[in-house]
Amino acid sequence: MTEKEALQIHINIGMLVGSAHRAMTKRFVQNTHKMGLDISLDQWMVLGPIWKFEGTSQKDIAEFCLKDKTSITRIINTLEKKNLVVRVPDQIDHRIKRVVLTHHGKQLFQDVLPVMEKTREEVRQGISDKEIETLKKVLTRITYNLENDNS
Amino acid sequence: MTEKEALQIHINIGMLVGSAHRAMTKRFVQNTHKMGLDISLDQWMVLGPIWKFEGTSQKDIAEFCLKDKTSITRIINTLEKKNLVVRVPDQIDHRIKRVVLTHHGKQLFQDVLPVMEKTREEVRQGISDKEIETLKKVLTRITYNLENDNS
DNA sequence: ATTTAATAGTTGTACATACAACTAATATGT
DNA sequence: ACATATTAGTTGTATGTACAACTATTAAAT
Repeated sequence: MTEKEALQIHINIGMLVGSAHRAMTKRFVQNTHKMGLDISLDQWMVLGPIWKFEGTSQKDIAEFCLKDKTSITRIINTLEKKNLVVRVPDQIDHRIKRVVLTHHGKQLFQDVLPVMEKTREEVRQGISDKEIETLKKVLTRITYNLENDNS
Repeated sequence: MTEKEALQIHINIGMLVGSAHRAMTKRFVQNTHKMGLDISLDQWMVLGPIWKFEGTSQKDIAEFCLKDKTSITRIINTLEKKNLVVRVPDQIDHRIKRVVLTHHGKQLFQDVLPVMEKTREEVRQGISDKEIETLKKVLTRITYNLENDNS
């Protein structure tokens, strides 16, 4: 069976979403490696809100990324090991840890931006803006359908 | 488009695909558990071609599922531990292992089918057939764009 | 004010994925 | 025929995810 035939048999949405997800993740990492950078798509996704909202809590990062809090804990462990971020305990609420970018983290963020742009273009080849809009709308709806208990 | 807008869009597609994938995986497992069944979405995806093409090789399963061969090795390890499948070395080509369902595996497959259908309905709530078609088309295209070397 | 709830984050376990390196078996080139 | 390449599958390592159980801290209830 050729790869293309396998693709066509993929009428199942779960499989299609999974395959697209794996493919995007893989390509992003490949592209960063080509540029001599070392960061995964998930690490990049977590870096986003840390960049955008200086000193966010891990809880807010989890909500922004739509990821589990345990995933966030482990990704931030990795980012800390790489000296890209640091955890700063909140002075008022001692449960909260505020995550901030290091200088190295800020530098990497800037370096990855063009790689992200390149990957985005590769992903979108042959797909219209209208189709992308529908894709985003439908994926949002699917997540919404399942996040809450709408059984 | 500014760099910031581009960033948003890319993060959004990556995040949305990832979130939808996680949500679907999660709900499928929850639904199987509710029925007293024990199988993950990935295990189910691998079971598909084993059911459909009696005695497929692991390589063909990998192509059908668009998964890495190492993933297939490990998922089949799990399925074998659960006594759902067995590996049978090919009599002619000793490199190939043919994977076949056990009686227990066939039984589970039948039991999971309605759970699959229920999950599919939950996923598709409030989404039109036309939107589903676009979703499938776009996801297939994204995977196609990235599986091959269209850089 | 003291008990009880909820919240933020971590850890253990099981599973899934990618990559690289590896074994064993078959195919190919000359 | 023999050396080399290719193929099928496995293993080691690192990362990411879900769930449950856990600690520590703050909020709420009465």
